[in-house]
Amino acid sequence: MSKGEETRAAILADALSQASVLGLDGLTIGGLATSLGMSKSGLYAHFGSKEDLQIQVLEEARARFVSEVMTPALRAPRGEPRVRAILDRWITWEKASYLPGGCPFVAAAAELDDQPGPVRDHLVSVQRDWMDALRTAARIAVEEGHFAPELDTRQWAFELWGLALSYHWFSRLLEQDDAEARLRAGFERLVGSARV
Amino acid sequence: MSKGEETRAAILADALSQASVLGLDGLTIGGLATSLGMSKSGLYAHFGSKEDLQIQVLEEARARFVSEVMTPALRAPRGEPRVRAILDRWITWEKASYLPGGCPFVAAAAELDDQPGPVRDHLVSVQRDWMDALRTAARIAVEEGHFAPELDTRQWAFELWGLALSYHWFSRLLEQDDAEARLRAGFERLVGSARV
DNA sequence: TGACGAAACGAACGGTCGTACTATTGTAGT
DNA sequence: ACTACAATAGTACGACCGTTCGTTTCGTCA
Repeated sequence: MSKGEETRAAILADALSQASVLGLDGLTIGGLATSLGMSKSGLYAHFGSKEDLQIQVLEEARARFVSEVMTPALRAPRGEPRVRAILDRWITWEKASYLPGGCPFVAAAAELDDQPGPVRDHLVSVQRDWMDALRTAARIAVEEGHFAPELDTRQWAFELWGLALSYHWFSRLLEQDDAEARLRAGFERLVGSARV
Repeated sequence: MSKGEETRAAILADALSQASVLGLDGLTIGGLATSLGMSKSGLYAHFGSKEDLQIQVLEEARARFVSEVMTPALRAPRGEPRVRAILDRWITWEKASYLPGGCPFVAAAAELDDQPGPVRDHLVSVQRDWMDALRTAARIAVEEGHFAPELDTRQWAFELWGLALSYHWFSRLLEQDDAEARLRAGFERLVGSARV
């Protein structure tokens, strides 16, 4: 890895952490430069614009999400075990030390949902893939006979994601310690009703 | 209502609309002044600081939420009918014309969840009340015999709010038209499992 | 050793932010 | 009609924003 690539990776790592707390819009070139101990222009040279930086941060988040959540979960057996692995991995992801503000997609989504542009477009595409992945996991569980054949897998993904969002909300905003237990309890209810 | 109060109300109305799209942090004194056709300083004189303006906007949102969602729902019969009324009213609220970006609390929550200060404190207090209200509605349904006595009302509120958040996400970010139907389907499943 | 390209720097740009002042207008109450 | 005060306008400020530019440092290879 060349010097430039190293610096670039360091910038993106720091930017991702900051974005999970401040949001993509809360990122500033100057703030990042200070936090990394380099000049604004030196940092800026790695990105053509701030918008480009924001997209790169989303891309960095997506890459990490794949390697930390999706790929490991795919090693679990098809069906319900894999569904459980996804949930476990997602909770680990949300609590990762390099994401002090929790899942950056949750923060970015609320920020960008009504603000059109390339950054939003990129986020939407990432999130569509994520919803598809959840749905596919449920469909495989149907194929394996773990979930009922008549299960509405779209609805199932909608509700699972709702539990995850509620977890984020309760733990981050209301600071309730039982949020994870609530998420897991809801998950069990969701899995239970998918089985019959 | 004096002239000043009128102007103040007009400012807050506009600020609330903007905040539902841009977030509380996206509000700018200059932007509001332009949108209202008045000077920055004339507008600014109504508020001691931007932080004060943000809190006033939250207060305006809370007042409207009470009068548009809570109070009307309280007129419905105790128990399950009232629970249904809350959901219906909340959906109306989320789609209100003066909230072009949807529920401002959802936007503000993601924005402020990791940024301490008086604005966040105010939001947290409002949201705690809201969760209490949801929980109380469920508890009354238990008292009325509509929901099972052993129902965990905190868990119930956690899951209902998750459905609402997922609705916001699917409709605003992914722009899926069936989001409301998904929310209502999830609600029916939630009510159904609360009954037994 | 010398040349070259990548990487980072420092300074400066125009613009917008929140905020602080003073001046002017408008409106009630007498 | 005059006064007193609330409401708004005007202007200026310092700070920080994203961005541009010319220059300097430094590792790599001829």
